[in-house]
Amino acid sequence: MEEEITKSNFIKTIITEDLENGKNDGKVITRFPPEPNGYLHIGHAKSICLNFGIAREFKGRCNLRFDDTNPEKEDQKYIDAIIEDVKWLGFEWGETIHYASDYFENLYHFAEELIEKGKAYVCSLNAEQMRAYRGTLTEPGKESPDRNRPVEESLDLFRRMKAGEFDEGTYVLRAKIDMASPNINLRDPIIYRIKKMAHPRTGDAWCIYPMYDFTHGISDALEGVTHSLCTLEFQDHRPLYDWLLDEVSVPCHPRQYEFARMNLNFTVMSKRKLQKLVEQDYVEGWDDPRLPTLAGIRRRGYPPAAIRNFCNLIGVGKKENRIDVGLLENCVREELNETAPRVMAVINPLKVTIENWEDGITDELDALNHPQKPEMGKRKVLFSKHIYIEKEDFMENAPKKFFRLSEGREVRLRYAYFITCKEVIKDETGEVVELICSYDPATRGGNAPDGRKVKGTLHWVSEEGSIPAKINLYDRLFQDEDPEADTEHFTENLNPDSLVVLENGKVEKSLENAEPSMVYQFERLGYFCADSKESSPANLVFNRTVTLRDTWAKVKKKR
RNA sequence: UGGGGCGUCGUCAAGCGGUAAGACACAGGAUUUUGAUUCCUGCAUUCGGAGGUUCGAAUCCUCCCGCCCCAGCCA
Repeated sequence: MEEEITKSNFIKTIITEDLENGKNDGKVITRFPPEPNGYLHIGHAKSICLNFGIAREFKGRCNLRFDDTNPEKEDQKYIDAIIEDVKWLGFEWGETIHYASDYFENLYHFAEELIEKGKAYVCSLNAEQMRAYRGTLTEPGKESPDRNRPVEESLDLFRRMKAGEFDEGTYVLRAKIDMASPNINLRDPIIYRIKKMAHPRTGDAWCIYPMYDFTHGISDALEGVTHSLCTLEFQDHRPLYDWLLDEVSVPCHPRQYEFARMNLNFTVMSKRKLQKLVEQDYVEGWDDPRLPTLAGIRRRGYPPAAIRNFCNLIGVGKKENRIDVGLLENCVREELNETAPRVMAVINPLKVTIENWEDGITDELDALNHPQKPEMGKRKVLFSKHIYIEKEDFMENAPKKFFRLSEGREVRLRYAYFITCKEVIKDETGEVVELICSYDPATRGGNAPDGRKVKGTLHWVSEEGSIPAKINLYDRLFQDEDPEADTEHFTENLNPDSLVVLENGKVEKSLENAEPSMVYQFERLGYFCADSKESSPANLVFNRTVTLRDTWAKVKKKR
C-alpha cells in the first residue's frame, strides 16, 4: 500500500504540532467508535481511513470500539459486519476489540464519584417535564426540584436504580452543570437512564445504561486516546466532554476534534433510508451491490485501495460538502485499470459467420491479460467459423465517423483477424440477425503484413466453446442530487437477466475459475465483478462495477 | 431572535501578510489491437459582500450577507 499523504487535513497538522510540542509523550492514539446499529457505508469510510490512517502514519494505534450503550438498537450481527468491513478496508487494531460495555463497571463508579462530589444528582422529572424545564434555544432552563437532593439520597437512589428497584422512566442521573447555559448540552444533561433490557454483550447484568456523552469521553480516557475525532454535530458536546473529564478521576484528558462528514451526490447515505430499503425488500440485503454500504460496494467489486485513496483525496475539513460520486468512480477505475485482467465478453450478441473459414476448424489465438502489463501473462482464445460481436458494433448506413463494422467495411477482431462484412441477413421484421463476413488469413494476430490499417477493433467471442454467464447490469441506487429526497425517488437501473457470452477459457481456464469478487475488465464494456454471492464455476454471475469512459457516446451526442 | 461552526473554480481542496497548488469534471490535441488506457494543452486578475489597516491582504480589523448544527431518558 502506497497511500499518498495529503495535506488537506487540518487534523494531521494539529497532531504534527502536538508531537513537536512533546504532548502525550509523543503518542498518537485514535479510535473508530461505531454504534452497532446498522451497516457501515461509504461515509463511514472517511472516519475509518482518517482514524486508522493517522495511527498508521504517526506510528500510533487506533482502537476499534463499539459504542454499545443503547441495547434498544444494537445487535451482534452489526458488530460482526462492522468488524468484517473494517478489516476489508485494510486496517488492523491489534488483539483487542473494545466495547464501551466493557467499561460499564468503571462508568458506574465514575458516576458515583460524580454524585459524591455533588456534581450529579438523581432526578425524578419525567420526559415531558424534563423538556419543559430544559428551556429553549433562546430561554434559559429551570432547575429541577431534585437538583439539590442530598448526596446520600442521590447515592442511595442511584444504587437502587442499578438494583432494578424502579421502573423505566422514573429516575435518571443528571450531571449538575448549568441550567442557564446557552449551550443546551450543559443544562444538566442526563448521564444514566433505566432500561430494563438485555444487552447483546452484558445480557441482564445491567438495567441502567450510561448515555453517549458520559460514556464516550471516559472510554477515550480509559483507552489512553490522545485525539478523539468525531463529526461536526458534536462540536456543542465538546464543553461537556471536557467538563466530565475534568470532574472525574480518569488517567488522562483526550482532546476532541470535529470534522465534516462526507456527503456524496446521488447517493443514499442515511441509515434510516438504507434500513427501509433493506427491511422492505427494495434490495436483496445490506450487501446488495446497488447500495453504498461497504458490504455492498465490496460485493460490487470496488477495491479497498480505491476507497482509501478516495478518502485521502477528498481531504478533511469543517466545510459541509457534497462530493461528486464521479470522483469515487474515478478512483475505482484508476485502481482497476492497474489490476483488473482483461477479458472479452459480448453482452448483446450478433452472430457473425466467416464464409471462408472451414467449418469444424478452430484456431487458438494469444490474448494479453493486460495490454500494458505483459507480466500479467496471456491466454489462448478460441476462434471458429461462427462468432459473436456486440450488436451495437454493427451499423447499416454508418456515418464516416463510425469506426466499427458496416457492410463492405473491414475491421479487426481483437487478437484475431481482419474481417470484411459481405452480407447482412435480416429477419422478417427487418432486424439484422446475422452478418456474413470474410477473413484475411494473413492478418492472424491482428496485423496486416501489407501494412494496411483498419480503424476499428472489435471484441468478439467464438460460438464454439464460449461460456454463458449471467450479468447483473444493475447500477448504483440513485437518488436525487438532493440528499433529502425520499426513497420514492430512487431510480433502479435493474437488468438482472441479461445473458453474456464470455470468451472461451479452454486453455487457461481463467474464467471458468473466476474467483468470486475478482474484477475483470470486459473489453470496452466496463469493469465487472464476479459476484461473491452467486458465482461458481458452473454459474458465472457478474455485477457491473463501473463503466469505462465512452467517447463514442459523445460523438453520437454531437451529431 | 441564544449558543456553536462554516463560506477559495461546476465539485472537493491547498494557502496562514508577499501577489491563487493539486485532483475530479469540462474543452481541445497526440499516440493506441477496442472511441479504453497513456500523454500533452487550456480552464479563478480573483478568494461570500462592503469598508478599513498596509508598500503589499484570500490571509489582519470592522460591519453586513448566506449556509449548517443544538431544545432524545439516540449516538
